[in-house]
Amino acid sequence: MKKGRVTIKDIARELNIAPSTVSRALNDHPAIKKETKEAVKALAEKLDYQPNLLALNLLQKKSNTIGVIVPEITGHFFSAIITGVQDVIVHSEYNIMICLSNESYEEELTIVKRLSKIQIDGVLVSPSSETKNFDHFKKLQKSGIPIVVFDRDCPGLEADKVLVDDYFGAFQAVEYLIGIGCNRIAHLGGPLNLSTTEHRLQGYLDALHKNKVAVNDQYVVHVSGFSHEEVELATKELLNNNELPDAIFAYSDNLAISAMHTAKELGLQIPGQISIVGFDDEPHSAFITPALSTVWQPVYSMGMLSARILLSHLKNPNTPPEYRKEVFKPELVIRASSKENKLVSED
Amino acid sequence: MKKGRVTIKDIARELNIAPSTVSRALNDHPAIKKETKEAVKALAEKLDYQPNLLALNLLQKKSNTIGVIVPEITGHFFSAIITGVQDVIVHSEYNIMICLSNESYEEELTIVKRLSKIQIDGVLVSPSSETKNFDHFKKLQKSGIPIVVFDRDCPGLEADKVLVDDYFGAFQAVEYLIGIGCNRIAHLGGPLNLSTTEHRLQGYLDALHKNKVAVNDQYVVHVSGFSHEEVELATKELLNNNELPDAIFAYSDNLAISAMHTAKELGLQIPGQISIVGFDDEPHSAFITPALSTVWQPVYSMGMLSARILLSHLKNPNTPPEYRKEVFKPELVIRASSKENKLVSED
DNA sequence: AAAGTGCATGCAAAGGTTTGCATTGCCAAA
DNA sequence: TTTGGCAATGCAAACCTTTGCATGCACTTT
Repeated sequence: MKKGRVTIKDIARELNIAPSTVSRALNDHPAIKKETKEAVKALAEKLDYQPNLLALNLLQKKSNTIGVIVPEITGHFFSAIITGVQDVIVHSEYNIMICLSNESYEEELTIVKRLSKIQIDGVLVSPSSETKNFDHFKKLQKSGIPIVVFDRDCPGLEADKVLVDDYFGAFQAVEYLIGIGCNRIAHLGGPLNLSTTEHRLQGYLDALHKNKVAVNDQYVVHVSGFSHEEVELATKELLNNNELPDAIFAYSDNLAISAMHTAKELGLQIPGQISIVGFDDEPHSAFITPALSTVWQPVYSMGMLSARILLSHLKNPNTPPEYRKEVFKPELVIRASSKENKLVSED
Repeated sequence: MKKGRVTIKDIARELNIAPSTVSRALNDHPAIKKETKEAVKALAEKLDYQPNLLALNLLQKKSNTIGVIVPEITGHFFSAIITGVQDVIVHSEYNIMICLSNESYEEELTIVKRLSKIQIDGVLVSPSSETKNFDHFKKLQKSGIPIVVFDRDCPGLEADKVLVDDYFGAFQAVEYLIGIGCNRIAHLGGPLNLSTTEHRLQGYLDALHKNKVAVNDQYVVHVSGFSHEEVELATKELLNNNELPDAIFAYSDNLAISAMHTAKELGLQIPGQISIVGFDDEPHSAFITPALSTVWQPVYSMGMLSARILLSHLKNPNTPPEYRKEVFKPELVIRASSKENKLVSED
């Protein structure tokens, strides 16, 4: 018995053969005699030999690990994406390292440095809401690490992208609100540098334009973070307009729910006086009262696809930089927080 | 310019000194002359030298990574714990690898094998609801890997534990229900092998005993998984009793919300006809209607403490096996889903 | 001048595995 | 018998860093 764990050398010594032969036998190298292979494998089994991946990593200059950078995981959205990623990666030889930026650019930088140090093999990323500059990701790419961006786009970064057609989702939602008779539709927008914020805003604006509903600047407010206080403040700003909006299209379900709460506190009837539509379709959105109308996104599938794309790059490291861009279609889900009751009070 | 990334040898060659000197200079070894250190550091900076952690891992026989095994992350509970863990670990030199068992014993085994292969340095674990046998964790410990168990206990496993006083929480909740006049209190219990299930059940039973409320076996049902269908079925079983319960104490908020939904579908008034109390205080529980009474747990702190305990073991690897057991006190949060309206209908 | 002291640095091994090339032994063809 | 070829295995380098011990040098002390 030796001290530490069993190595390939231990097996070699025991069998009076060279370590290289053991290695080849274990890996079913064709130049090794059948009996040798069997003997080696039997002894390896008996000694409970575990290959030392650390040594392999050094040799191959790769960590067999992929990093996933997300802003947070306490909401359903990113945790569901991660679950999708995990369910794909778990069937590969890769390990997965989840990193939280906490919506902070600084922390995102630190994470990227760390991942680069441990020689990460690939990265899945959804940038923080503070991130405007993507040079840290470009630097990763330059050192040969493939990157797949999901949900929140990084404009100017050439990489694989798995996105949602936020514009389409927002357009649908707002056109639906117009269709049920709303004409003072406010938008509670997300943090301004996010691509998702921008696209949802644009969808909102275009839906208004197309349907000849006047755009009122006072009906558009953006939060810069996701804390309850901030959202409450922004909502009050919307609701303190001299002309009360008759609908709020919110950037996300969480914003919508916060807004709903605030509206209730101000004594407003939902959807009687004001309709509310969110975005994300978080599971609990169906359970609040009134149940929240929202825009559903195929989160789990997005996670799986992102992971698959990254894996395919890792299998073929020499492929030219031909990036995929996959855009999922979201779907409007109508529930009780919005209601066709304005047509009457219209005229 | 060389091909790959800059190594310590490149710096040594450039400066006509030995690699070992470079290493020592970079690590501020006292035996190195000041000027040498400065020269080395300057060049390292200029060449953007990144130490190769893979080589270090091999040398030290450790991966500088700790594993976190959780059953799922789509709920708030585990994702908040993980956030706490992460916020502590991020300030250490360790990386963190999050693994999802999906409440499956099989997958948990696979994860443990994987972690062992990559020479993980320490593990934080909350076992799956299927896990009855903890030998896989014991095996890890035998190979010198410290384990900290959190939330869900592993009875028979000697390790550090960061738990919640589930018994106390359940006792408080049920005694409160009795206090507001309920005397047909049902329990919608969790999966049977979980320590949390057991302790919450015991708290429920003892609260009834202490207050001389009759225990009715038909009022206790356990789910074996957390799918909505299963919970619905279990709830219906409870509500189909010839004597309708006047309260349900549920194992978790998610179960409570599912049950609430089912009860509503059956036309029951909450809390008019039946009070409901959950466990966990998920953030959305405050937003559903009626807002859910529940038992709050200091999740984020639990995550942080678990991580700190593990780190302290990693700093002092030679400490004797003296395990800590930290038990957090949960707190009853009373909201609208339970109401003091039974005293009238009592007599 | 010889011996002693201490500082600054170099040498080489170690960690476990893979892999290109070399080597050995054996049999068949010339 | 020599040569060629093949099958099976061994050798040694490589991946990069750290670290115990040795070395070299200059200066002080006797």
